[in-house]
Amino acid sequence: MAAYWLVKSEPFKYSWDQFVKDGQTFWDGVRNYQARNNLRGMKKGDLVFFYHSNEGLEIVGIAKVVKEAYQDPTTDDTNWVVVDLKPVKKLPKPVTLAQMKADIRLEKLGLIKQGRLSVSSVTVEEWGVIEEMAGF
DNA sequence: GCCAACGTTGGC
DNA sequence: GCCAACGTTGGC
Repeated sequence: MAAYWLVKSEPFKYSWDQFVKDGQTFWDGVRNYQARNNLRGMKKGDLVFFYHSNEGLEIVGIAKVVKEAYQDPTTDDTNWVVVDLKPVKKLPKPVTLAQMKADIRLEKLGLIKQGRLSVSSVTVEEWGVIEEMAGF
């Protein structure tokens, strides 16, 4: 069964639109062990919310894991890995951080509990709640 | 631009 | 191995 995740990106660095234009990307730049462990936990076919930090502060789309963790090509340090992600679809309505914070069902969401973590896991329940908010 | 949260580093 | 100092992230 597929698992669910959430990744954050600063739009000026790598936005959803850029992601869609590229068609696929490797998720690099993770330099935090907890986030790294989450990357390693991703399996092919898992779904990933794409969140814009700093600007927007909202989940804008859904991506899919197309290749599981492998050595980060941007460094020789074997501590770090990347995964390949592909855009699946844009949310009908973006879901903002404020909306998520306001919903009691999402109080345990990694994004809210640990705002600085760039890759976090999302439970099936949380995924469902957010999809509902997004207008699916 | 400020500040809180939190991870990392380094002295002991 | 503890803990203070420091750096970074990200919301506001």
